[in-house]
Amino acid sequence: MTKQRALILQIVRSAEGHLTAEDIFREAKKELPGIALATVYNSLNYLCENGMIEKICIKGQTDRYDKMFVRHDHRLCDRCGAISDVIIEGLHEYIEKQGDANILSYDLTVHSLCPKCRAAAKQ
Amino acid sequence: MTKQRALILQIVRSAEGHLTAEDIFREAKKELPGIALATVYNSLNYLCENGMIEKICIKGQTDRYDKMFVRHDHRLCDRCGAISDVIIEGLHEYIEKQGDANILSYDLTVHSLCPKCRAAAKQ
DNA sequence: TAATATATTTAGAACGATTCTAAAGCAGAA
DNA sequence: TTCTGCTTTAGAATCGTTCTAAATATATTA
Repeated sequence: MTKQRALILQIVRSAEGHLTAEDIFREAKKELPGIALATVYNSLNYLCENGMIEKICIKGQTDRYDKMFVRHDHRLCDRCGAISDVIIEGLHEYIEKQGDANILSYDLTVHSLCPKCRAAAKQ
Repeated sequence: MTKQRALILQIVRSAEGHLTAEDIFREAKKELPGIALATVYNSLNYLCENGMIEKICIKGQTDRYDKMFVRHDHRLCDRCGAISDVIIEGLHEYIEKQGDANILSYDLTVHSLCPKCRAAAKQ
């Protein structure tokens, strides 16, 4: 765990939302001005492989990174693009029962409207 | 619906598996040797927007395209990378009930081992 | 401590997938 | 026909990400 990796982990963990590699790079340079973008990618891959953070991949969007405290999925607002976390209880078992008994894991993105956009759409 | 678009739709519809743009380009050139890769991408986008085919996006992989007969999700073999279709009855309602009452749609990729790899893993 | 081996970082080039651009072509409407 | 507006083509450009090679840092052994 080098100081670059520690910094990047801390940035992801303390972030409000879900950051892109570029966001993290920009943030990291404030602390370590000489850090290279490649190091950000290397570190993010390292942290993912070691289960310390999670990569979020959404159709047509740049990948983002998320702290990994509890297993959860993501909700994408189809209107404004906001990404939020969503927990769906018992989904693993449900998929196992209804779709594939041998499931190892799953990636889910739920599309909906965030409260703000839902309100706006009602006007 | 130009002859290029019709050809590309037919290629996607008659394909065994799930093709990448490059696969489709290669196939299309057999019929229309002068077709451009950009046309393949344009046509695929057009066909997607009009609900005639579907784009499959899986973490870290090139996008693929799928005929759209019934609503279904995809299963990725974590060992050999094979992609197959999976139907999970009542999933929309399940997510609505357990996770988000305002769901519009969802993208799901189930990770598992295909029968071949499951057999091989048992050895 | 010095010498060696291993891993990480840096900087920038390279890459792959996809989109953009500008020119040319085509189809339908006036 | 001529005009208008899509579509196609070819190739350049773009974006996000990975690779490369050299430099640096860290750990290991003598």
